Formats: sequence, structure tokens, C-alpha cells
Amino acid sequence: MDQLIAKLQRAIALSDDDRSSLLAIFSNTRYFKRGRDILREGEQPEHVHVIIDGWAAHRVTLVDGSRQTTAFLMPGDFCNGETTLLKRLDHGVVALTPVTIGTATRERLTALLLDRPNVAQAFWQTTLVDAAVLRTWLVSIAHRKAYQRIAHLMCELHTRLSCLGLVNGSTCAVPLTQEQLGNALGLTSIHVNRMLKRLRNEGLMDFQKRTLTLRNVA
Amino acid sequence: MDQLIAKLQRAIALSDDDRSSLLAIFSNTRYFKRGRDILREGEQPEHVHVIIDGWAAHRVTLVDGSRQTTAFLMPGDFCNGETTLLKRLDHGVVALTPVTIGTATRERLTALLLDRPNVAQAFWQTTLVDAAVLRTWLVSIAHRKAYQRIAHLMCELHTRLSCLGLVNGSTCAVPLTQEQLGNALGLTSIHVNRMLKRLRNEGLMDFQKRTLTLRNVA
DNA sequence: CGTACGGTTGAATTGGTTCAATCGGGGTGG
DNA sequence: CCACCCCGATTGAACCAATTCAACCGTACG
Repeated sequence: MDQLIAKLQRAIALSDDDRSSLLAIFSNTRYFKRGRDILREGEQPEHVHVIIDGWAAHRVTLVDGSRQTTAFLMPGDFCNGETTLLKRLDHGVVALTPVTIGTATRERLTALLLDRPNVAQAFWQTTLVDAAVLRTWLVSIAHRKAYQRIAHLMCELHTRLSCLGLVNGSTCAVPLTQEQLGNALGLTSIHVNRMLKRLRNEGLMDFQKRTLTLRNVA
Repeated sequence: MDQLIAKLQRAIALSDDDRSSLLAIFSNTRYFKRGRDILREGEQPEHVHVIIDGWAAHRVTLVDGSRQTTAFLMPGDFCNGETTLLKRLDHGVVALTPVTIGTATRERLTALLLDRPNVAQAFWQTTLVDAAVLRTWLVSIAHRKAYQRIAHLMCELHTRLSCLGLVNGSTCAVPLTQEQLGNALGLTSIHVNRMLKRLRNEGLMDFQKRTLTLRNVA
């Protein structure tokens, strides 16, 4: 929850009251094992979820069974902030690691947002930032070659983790398999592997055993 | 403007007051020739723009000079709704046809949104819908082959135009060059050309002289 | 009348996938 | 405690989709 509050405050100042009512609303927590569905595509969830601990991902499943990840979620991110307004989910949410989430009912959250316009603004802002990130992904997938696409994503993750204080020097924990990276980048895990090897050989970054080390910010 | 109001009302009911204050705020109009920049990347616009007539596109320019289109804008769409909150544009907006836009100052719009929470909700909703469309683009580019990607985009455009009442049977005007399609789809105009030809030969759709005809909804 | 832009076509090249096989480590059950 | 298994990482070779380069056509427009 601290992560969420910190993120909102980076957008807009919040009063003590704002903070405590957010904490109150999201007081319920749930736990998911790695690989479990937190929310399923097409669902109409009664609750809004925030990641407290662990990683999750937005993913869309195609008719042919292949999966596309459209966002990585870290502590402080909403699983389904949009369902405050939109009823139906166009994507599922899966736990990539063991995950703890805070939940709030739609009604209570909506009431809070109507009651406290600056919190509502901060919420809106987070969805706009998410949309901006989505745009960078789109650009990356459409126009960059695999090699630079991977480098770009790794830099993004590094930056986000550093905002959360989860970076140790140039090293951070990135609990993703090569297959999950591939799902996000629109590549085969095999090709991801080859490109990671190349990045390693060229001394730019090292990603092994779920640990990422940037050797050069390019 | 009618298009915008209609779109907002599809989300949430608006009162006569809501409608007239929207009209009042966006009363200023501007005109742009085809190919002109409506907004440039990195700008901090003082106004918020709505398309009244014509088509425009969100586009991002990469270091290597290539361009990626991240959204097509039609009457009723915001060029930069997000700048109500975010100061800086992460993308430019270009006129794809001659375009008429309505403009409102950030201050007046912000005041309106604080004053009328249901208008604010409707606004938020439109950004969420835009984000959902962005997700479908991402999925399309990452996982579909050029052939189906083009078909998918054409169907999307057809659907959106039909919401605006701009479809005539299965035919509609789509004022895009093959190059612009390529920019949106992450393909070469040459390849777009070949795939359009194939779609035509297989009798699925016909796109020529900026006119799109769907022969089969697949 | 010439020019410029968008569309069309062909041939060579390349980035990425597919299929297939192997390897290593961590967890589980006997 | 060991054998086994499963998942993720790794590597090679054949194959395919899309790009690149290059040339040519039609037409709208100054």
C-alpha cells in the first residue's frame, strides 16, 4: 500500500485524510500463488485490486491459444483500476510470482473518488501514465528489432524498480522467464534467449537466474 | 461537437447544462490542412483539442526518423485529452485530411471537470476506452501476421465509422494511404500493398481510392 | 506539360520462427 | 538419500514472412 500512496503522491498531494481513507478501503488482502489467475478475461469483478507485493501481468489470450502480455504489474499498480468505470475486463491478470493484493469494493472506491476529487485526479493520472507506457510498448514492438526491444524493456523495468527502491546498484530482481519476456515482446522464448546471450556477450546487460544487471545505459 | 457529445453520452447521461457548457468551452475552432502538425511531440499545449471534422493521427517519431502511428482520430476524439492532467505530450498529432478542431483552454476544462463530476467520469471513460483500443493494437502487432493485422484494423475502422454514421452499407471512406496504414501496423507500405491485393483477390475486402468495402466479416 | 506522389510489381536479403534435441537444477516420492 | 521428472535454458538447422532496393505506372495538380 505504501507503494500505491507514494505513486499517487508523485502525481498530486494527498491529505492525511485521503491517505487514511485509501488505507481503510483497501484493508482486505488476498494471496495468490505463482501462476494463478488473479482475474480472468471477460469477468466483471466486484472488487478493485492493488498489488501489495510480488509481480503480476495483464495478459490477453488469442483464439489460437497464444498469449500476449500487455503490462507488467509491480507493487502499487492496479490490477483493474479501469473497472471502477468499465464493467467488463478485456484482459486477464496472472500472478508471475507469489502475490499479495489489497482489494476494495467498486462501490466504496467510487464513493471515495466522488468524495475526494484530488484522489480521483491522481487515479486518472495513473491510468494516463499506464496508457503512455502502453504506447511505448507499441512503438517498440512495431519498429524495433528484437535486440533493442529487449534492451528497451529491461531498461523500463529497471527504471520502475528503481522508483520502488528495489534496485541494488545496477542489479535488480526480475522474476520473469524467457518465455514470459517473449509473451510481452511478441517474440519466441528461443529468440529471446539468443538475444539475451548476445547482450551478455557484448557486455551491455546480464540477465540470468532472474537477476538483471545493466552494464551500460544505452 | 455533436460526435463528442454523443460519445460521452454513450458512457454516462449528461444534463442539458452539461451539454451546453461543453459546447461553450469548445466554441473556438481551428482549421488544419492535410499533413499539418496539429500538435508536436514534447509540446506543453495550453489548449485541449477535439476533432470536429476530418481525420488525424497520434504519431511518435523515433530516433532513426521512422514514424509509428499509435491511434487514428476521428470526429469526436480528443487530440490531447490527457493534457488535462499530464503536462507534456509524448506524441505528436497530424492531420491526415483537412481537419477542423474545437479548442478549449486547460483551465476552463479543468474547472468544468471539477464542477461536473459526471462529465469528468465520461472523460475518464473515453481515455479508458482508448487504452483498451491501444491494447488490441498491441496484441495485433505482436501476434498476428500482416494479412490478418490489416483485416483487423480495417474492421476496427469500419466499426468506429459506423458508430459515427459514416458507413454506407458495407462501404466507407477511409482517407489513408498505404504508407499511413503501414505506419500504424508496423509494416512497409509495400507489404501493405501486397496484402491488400491478396485480400481483394480472396474477395474479403476491397480498399482502393480511399474507399473501403467489407465483403465478409471474418 | 512536367513533376510529384501514391500505388504496383519483382528479386535478393534478413530477422525471426519452427522443429527438434540436449542440458541442468530443484523438487518430490519412494 | 537417491532416482526420477519437469521446467526453463540453450543450441542447431531448415524454413518463412517481411524488408529492402529498385524500377515503373497512373493521375492529380501547379
